Amino acid sequence: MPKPQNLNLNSSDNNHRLSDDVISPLEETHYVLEDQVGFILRGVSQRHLSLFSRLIPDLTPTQFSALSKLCQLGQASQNELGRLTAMDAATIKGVVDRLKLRELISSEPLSSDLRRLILKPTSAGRQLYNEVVMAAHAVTKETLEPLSDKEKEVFLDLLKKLT
Amino acid sequence: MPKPQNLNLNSSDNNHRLSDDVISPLEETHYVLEDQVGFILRGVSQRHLSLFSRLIPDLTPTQFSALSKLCQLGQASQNELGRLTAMDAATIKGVVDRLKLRELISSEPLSSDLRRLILKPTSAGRQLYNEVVMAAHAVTKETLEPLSDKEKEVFLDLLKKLT
DNA sequence: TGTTAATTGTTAGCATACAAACTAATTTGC
DNA sequence: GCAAATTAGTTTGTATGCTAACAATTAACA
Repeated sequence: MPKPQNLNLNSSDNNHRLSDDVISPLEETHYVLEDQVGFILRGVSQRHLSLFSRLIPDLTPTQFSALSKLCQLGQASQNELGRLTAMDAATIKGVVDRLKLRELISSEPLSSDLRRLILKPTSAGRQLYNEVVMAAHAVTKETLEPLSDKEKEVFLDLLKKLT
Repeated sequence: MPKPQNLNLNSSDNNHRLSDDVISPLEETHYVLEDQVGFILRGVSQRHLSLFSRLIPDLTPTQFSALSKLCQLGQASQNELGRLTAMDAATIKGVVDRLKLRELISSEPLSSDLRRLILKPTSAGRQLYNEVVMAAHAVTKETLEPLSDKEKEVFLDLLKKLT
């Protein structure tokens, strides 16, 4: 009979690293998916996305990011908007295309630099932004709902350090 | 001057909102993108993905999740594997298809339940898993690198609460 | 037994996300 | 003044992730 499996993948009592913890080189490779930050991060992102699409069915998170930035700035070039919303050029292009298709933003070339597209929200875009901005706050609130106020504060501080 | 960070979540000093927080109804709609948990979460996910693909160019995070689970379990049905790796049926199908294409896993119908596909890692799949599992640990480590040990612990605890 | 319900897997469509290759315009460096 | 480098934007390809609709199979139960 093989030794009782003492690997204890879900061990939470790791408060004692004693000699009985001596592990073979092979065991060194133990990988508990559920404990990896990337895996948990993906789960939290899924939950956030689910909340967002329930409370704001008309816009995706990135669409709302772009629209809100544009409404606050008044205007921006496409590339600039991508930088401000942490999207690369290819991604912001797709987002802008879909917002333009729905006539929530408009674009025109900048005469002084013909490479640039100057984007502005349309009145419909500004109206939609004003209509959903409270719901956007609610998304943030509901996402953080499992935490106490103090925990929320600490969590956001730590999360920002990981960007 | 900002308060020094206090990681003690049980602290009774729940620094209350002061009178300078009183805001007008119009200001109520203030939306600071950079302070929204969803936006920061996306940034952290981007950084994690970047680290992952640098340290493990051969597999995506979801592919590695599926492969690792399968290597640890020995076998699983496709739907079951999806549940264990937090992917819905459509998503796990795409991941499994790509792993099968590269012959890292194999599938065969289960005779006792013709709806199910039994998935197993191939020897190449197991070998690749063993080769990259240490790098996977390094991804987690590097992702959390900006935090102190204590902060890592607190952060993961809070993150798990948000799943 | 026979109808219904649940599960499994597939397909299609939309939206991110990134890399790479590309065009075009602008700025620089000599 | 002109070539080179940089910047802006587009396009393509791959991968992820969701929803929704669907077929096939199995399980539940009246």
